[in-house]
Amino acid sequence: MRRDAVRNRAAIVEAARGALDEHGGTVDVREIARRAGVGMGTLYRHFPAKEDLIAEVLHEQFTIWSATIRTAAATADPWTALTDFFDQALRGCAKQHAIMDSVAAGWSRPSAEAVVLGEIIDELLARAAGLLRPGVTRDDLLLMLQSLSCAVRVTQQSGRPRDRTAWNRLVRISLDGLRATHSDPLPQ
Amino acid sequence: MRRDAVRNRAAIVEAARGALDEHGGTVDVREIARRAGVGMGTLYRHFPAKEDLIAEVLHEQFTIWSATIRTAAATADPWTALTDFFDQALRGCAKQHAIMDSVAAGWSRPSAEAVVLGEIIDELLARAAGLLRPGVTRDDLLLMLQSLSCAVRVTQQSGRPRDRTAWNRLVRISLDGLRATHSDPLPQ
Amino acid sequence: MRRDAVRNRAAIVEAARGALDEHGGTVDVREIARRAGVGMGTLYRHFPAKEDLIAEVLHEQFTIWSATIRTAAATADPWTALTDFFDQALRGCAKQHAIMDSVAAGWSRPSAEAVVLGEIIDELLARAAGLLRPGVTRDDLLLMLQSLSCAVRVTQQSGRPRDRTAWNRLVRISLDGLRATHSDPLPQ
Amino acid sequence: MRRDAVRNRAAIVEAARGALDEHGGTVDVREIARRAGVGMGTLYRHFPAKEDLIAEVLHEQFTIWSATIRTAAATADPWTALTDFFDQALRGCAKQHAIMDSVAAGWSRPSAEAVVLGEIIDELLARAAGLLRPGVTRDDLLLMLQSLSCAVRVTQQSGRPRDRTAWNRLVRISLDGLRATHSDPLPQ
DNA sequence: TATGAATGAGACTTCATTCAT
DNA sequence: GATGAATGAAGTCTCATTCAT
Repeated sequence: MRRDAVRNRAAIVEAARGALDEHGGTVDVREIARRAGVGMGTLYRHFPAKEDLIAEVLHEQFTIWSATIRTAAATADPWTALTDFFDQALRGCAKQHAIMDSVAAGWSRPSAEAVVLGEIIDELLARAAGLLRPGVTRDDLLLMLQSLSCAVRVTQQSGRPRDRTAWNRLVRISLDGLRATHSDPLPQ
Repeated sequence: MRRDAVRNRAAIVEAARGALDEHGGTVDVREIARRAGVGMGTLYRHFPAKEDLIAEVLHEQFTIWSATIRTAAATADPWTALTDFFDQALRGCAKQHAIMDSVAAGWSRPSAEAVVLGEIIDELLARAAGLLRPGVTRDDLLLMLQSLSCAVRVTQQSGRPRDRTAWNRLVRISLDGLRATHSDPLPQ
Repeated sequence: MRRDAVRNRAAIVEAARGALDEHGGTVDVREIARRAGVGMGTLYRHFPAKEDLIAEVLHEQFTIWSATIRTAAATADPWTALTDFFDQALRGCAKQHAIMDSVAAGWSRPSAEAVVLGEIIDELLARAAGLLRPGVTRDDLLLMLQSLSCAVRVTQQSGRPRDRTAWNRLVRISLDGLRATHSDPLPQ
Repeated sequence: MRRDAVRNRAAIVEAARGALDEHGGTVDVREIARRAGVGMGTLYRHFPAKEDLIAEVLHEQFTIWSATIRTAAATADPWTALTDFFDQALRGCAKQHAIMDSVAAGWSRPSAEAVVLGEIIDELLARAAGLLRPGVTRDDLLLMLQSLSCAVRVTQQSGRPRDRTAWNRLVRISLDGLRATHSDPLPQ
């Protein structure tokens, strides 16, 4: 691939990232092309459909994000690893709202993203085994993450975009609900 | 108001309810008119803009929903009242995904819906005071509800629409996180 | 015809008169029905099409108008009769812009209105014969009237609606151009 | 700008010119697109709103027209300049009825078009000063032009579109009314 | 008979995608 | 390979006219 083609592709993805975050999935592809400084033809050469471009943006974001949270999940203390994991994961969502959608989309038919997340979560579960209430599964944490990402999104809606307190409180509550203190069995 | 007008108005709202739930807010108004068995003019006579129709559907759903959860929140035992409240509220969301959006939309600037919910939650908080960890606020429960409604939505995505186990487990975990057992203060 | 039907018909015509003058020919028939205080069905019972209603309004206005100008044209002094005729005719146009349109519409295929006007003008021409330049015809005066009515309309456009000076000057100029002073033959 | 874009833009304007003249301002934009042989998107790429297209057509017509009448107004003999000016100006109106509307629209709040016309008229007035009755102003001639353009329009209505005699006679009469022969002061 | 709700063709405009330059 | 002009289906909404109540 020629060097300018590479540069164009990167510019398109970056433009799409910003545009998607500002306007959401209904953004006009022309807005993306304009931001990227390329013509429509160039955009469509790289991504045959708008959907493909969106998928690429998500994939890229997910890659960066998953690296971050994998690091956070590697903290020595198992419980801290769990809290750091949620904290970093949700900070990422705060910046790129679309990330979690790809995971959500893969709930019924597991996506590659969900698989990656699942692996990280499995690791966390294994390490924190003794600290958690019995019966907590990978899907529980995956769903909790999705759920909390919505809370992040809600609290970020224009008005007080920097307020992390609200969702931090909810994260604390939710994680406390996972502690071994709670010996009641979860619904099967 | 004439009897056929009443019937048509109801048919339009019902059609809109179904169409909005299936296709989301981008549904074509003609699809709604077709489902309702009326012409475009009839639809626009009752609702001068698409937005008004959507608002009406939400309002109607919210009214039914809030009555249900208010009843659930009136259960004798305070903790059961809390769990019933979440259970009924989320079952409603499971049927009508758009309900919670109106509450979410009112996070920064409180909507009428958010106010109604807030009152119910305040009542629950007052009654369950001794059973809850210190510092739990109305906003904590409101946000938790929003958050969990996303979990419901995710688990309902085409594939296994009837599976309530997944989100029921998450509700249990989250509510357990609210128990007085947890004496750590929440972030301010 | 029943008495209330007569009253309704009159109310419709009056409402249409006002509405047409305010909004022009593109006015919504519902606006007319609302002003008249009747339902659409009643309006359409009396006038099978919007066009018929407009025609009726014009006819009624024309009848009043033609009576006024016929009186003005009967002034003793022939030249004064001519000026009074134009003055009254154009004042009428100032109040009901649509009147002249019906005459204009009948230029190619003479309308009943044009015939009435023609008779008045013929009378004026006969009486003022010696005062006018040779060769002035009925059509000349008819067209002059139409032409000047446009001037009235233009000067009335929102801004300075009461200013009659501008078109009065033009009337004076135009009529002076008809005087016998000008012996040059007109183009045939 | 690409050559085909230029060609399309021109085709659209030309199509609009014809369509506006035939059907008036209520013409369907699709009719214009069809005539121009382009899609709706192309039309809207060049003119973001129907109104913009209409404005462009008027502007273009006015530009051609004003050049023509400016030339006519430059004839050596002052009185001939005046008659040529009216003759050319009204021939233009005969071809494009919408031209004069833009001037009319600017009567209360002077439009760019009215300013251009005013300058030409001022020049004519200055040169013909001695030949005109006292007190004739720019607005008198501007209004006369508007007025006569209506006469042109009326005589052109389907039936005998080529007959210039009728309005030529009226022009002659009106201009004769401007001659210095008439010493009566005009209404102030 | 009067009412006004219902009709539906058609108006303006947008935007994902294709293709001539 | 890049450009951005062109496409046209589809979207929301209006309004002259009809018809059930």
